[in-house]
Amino acid sequence: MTAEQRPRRVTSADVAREAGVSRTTVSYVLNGTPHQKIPDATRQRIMHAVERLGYAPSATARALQSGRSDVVLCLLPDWPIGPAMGTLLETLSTSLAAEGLTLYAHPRAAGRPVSEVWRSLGPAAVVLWDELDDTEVAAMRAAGIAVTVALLSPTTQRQGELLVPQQRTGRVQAEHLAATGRRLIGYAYPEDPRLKGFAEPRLEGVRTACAELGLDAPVVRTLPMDAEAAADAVRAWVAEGVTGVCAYNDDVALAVLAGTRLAGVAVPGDLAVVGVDDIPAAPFASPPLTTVNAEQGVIAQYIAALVIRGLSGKPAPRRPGSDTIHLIRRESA
Amino acid sequence: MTAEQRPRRVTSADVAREAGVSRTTVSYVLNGTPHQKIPDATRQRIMHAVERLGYAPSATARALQSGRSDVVLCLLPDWPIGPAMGTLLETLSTSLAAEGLTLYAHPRAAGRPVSEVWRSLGPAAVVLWDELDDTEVAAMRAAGIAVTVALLSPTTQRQGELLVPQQRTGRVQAEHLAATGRRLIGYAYPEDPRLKGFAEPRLEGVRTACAELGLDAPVVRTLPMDAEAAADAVRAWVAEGVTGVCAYNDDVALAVLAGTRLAGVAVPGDLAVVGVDDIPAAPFASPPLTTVNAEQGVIAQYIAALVIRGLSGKPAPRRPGSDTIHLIRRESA
DNA sequence: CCACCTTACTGACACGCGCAAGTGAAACGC
DNA sequence: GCGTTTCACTTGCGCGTGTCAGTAAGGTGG
Repeated sequence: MTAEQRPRRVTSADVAREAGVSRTTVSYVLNGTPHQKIPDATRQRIMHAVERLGYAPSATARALQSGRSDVVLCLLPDWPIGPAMGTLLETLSTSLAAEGLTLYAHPRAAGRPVSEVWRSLGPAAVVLWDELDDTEVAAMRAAGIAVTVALLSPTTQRQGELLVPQQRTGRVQAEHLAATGRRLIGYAYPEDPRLKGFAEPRLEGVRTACAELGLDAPVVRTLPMDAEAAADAVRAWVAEGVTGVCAYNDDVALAVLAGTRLAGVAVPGDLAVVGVDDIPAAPFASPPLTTVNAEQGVIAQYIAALVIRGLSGKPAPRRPGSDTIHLIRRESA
Repeated sequence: MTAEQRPRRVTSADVAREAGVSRTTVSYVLNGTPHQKIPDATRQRIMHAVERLGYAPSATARALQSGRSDVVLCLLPDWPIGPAMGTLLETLSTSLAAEGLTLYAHPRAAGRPVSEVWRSLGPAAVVLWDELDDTEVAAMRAAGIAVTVALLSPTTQRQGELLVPQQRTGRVQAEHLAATGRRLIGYAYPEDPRLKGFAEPRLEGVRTACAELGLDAPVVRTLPMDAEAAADAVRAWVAEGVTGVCAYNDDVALAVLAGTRLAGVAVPGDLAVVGVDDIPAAPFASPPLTTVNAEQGVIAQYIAALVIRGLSGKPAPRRPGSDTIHLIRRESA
């Protein structure tokens, strides 16, 4: 409490003093600098000192000196993150780690400007889900951030931006329903307004698929996360002649399923239901939920490639093929 | 491609030159250093220069100079992260942000030592879920990390470690089943070996609750994520006289529910089922799933308090009360 | 004996920033 | 007219690291 308020950091200078050499020599030994003849005797003396003092180099100073920071920041969206996002982050982290990059995710704090966040970290690249405005991008560039990968930007396709194939998921849902003979399909839109950015392109995919297949436009209905309300929606759909429903995701699909049970509607006989994500609960629904799944691994690796190429100044790789989206056929459709 | 390979960072020196003042004056203006009289004329000259050049201070240099980094690192566990973890991170991020701290989560990359991760960031504090060994803690201290909050460490209660009330969730599950007249209860253990650290204390809570209530020890059964296998487990439980099952979490509980459907066992009549987490799918199960929910918000705020107190050198606040765990009663138990 | 090379190091700078201490000029008190 | 205070700044140091450019000691060739 009195003597040592802060335990003072162990620096490479401490190691040098302990080993009786200069700081430079310590640096050479620890970094294995080539073309530098250091005899094993001193080498071991230094390693011992490192061990004894418990020295760990300062990431901060390293980053400052080298100018680059091997840190990739992922700004998480503010909508609830599920298992799909989890595995995506995991794969992304691993892919980047293979290249010596470290991924950090920031769960957005309520009422805090994004600029403050990336400023306090000084990353080499930023991955995010929302669209961001030009001034923000310019500010990042000025702060030394080389690459920004923005997913899900409906408007312009800027440098290094990627549209995660949301439309495709909608398309696959609709095509499956059409293939099983459904002529009029409904869309179960999520209640949470924060999900709009994701829901809109998926719905768009369903719309265009319907148009191409010569079907009527989908009947969109916002679905409250409540079984009774879902039952009302189901009844309304059936009354309108809807025979198949694409849900925004599996959670919404499960709500629809609960609604069919209350409304006494047979699935898939009277109404087929398709979800998105293949959450762990999907196979255990009654009936087991047919769903569309994007291979998070492939997407993550593509994002990683985008970041790595961007950092080395090379052009972006081409987008992954359409085989990243799979239909998982169970019994609900 | 030829002239400016790297766009060279805009520094405060550039701003100073542009505004015709010294770098220090720029620093004073930007940081609003007190007891420093700067006339509005120069102040605005500087702000204009900042604007024009698009200057953003380097987080790295700031951290190096100030010695502290206002960054809190959360090392995510390697088991699949669900919505519960998501909301916890979100609340934690917000709570820390109120104190000027920024939270970053690192999804663990396969086959990468943890030490490399916190080293590349140099955080002020680390929050993690596993237990960590003494040498690792010592290494962190040497690297200047002030606080480490480890959750879920079954053995020793080290400085600033916290046991998220896992046992309590198990206890609440068991007590509810006992209160509804179940005399012999089963425990549905998760298949994924990575979940052991979480599952064991929950099971322990069930065990002690059974013992205290004068019931037989719970019948533990590992539940594969497969409906047929789950049905086998359900049949076996029923044959043994088990009338209530505590599941590790809602996903497992939903598997049990699917098993009961296949096995023709009535829920909750023949077998009651209680989950943990209250995932979005829980209310839509058939029957709607009774589950136990930890208030992630309260836990997150406690962790945040722990970190903040730790950084300011004050002692840890006392643990949150037992009211963070709630039973959400639906129809499955 | 000196030129020359290798070995094993070290000195000093730069990275971008915050801040303690100083400095010249103007204003003020008596 | 001179000492003192206030104003509006600036000079300079240090944070911990990587690395270029030396440099003294020792060996080799002629």
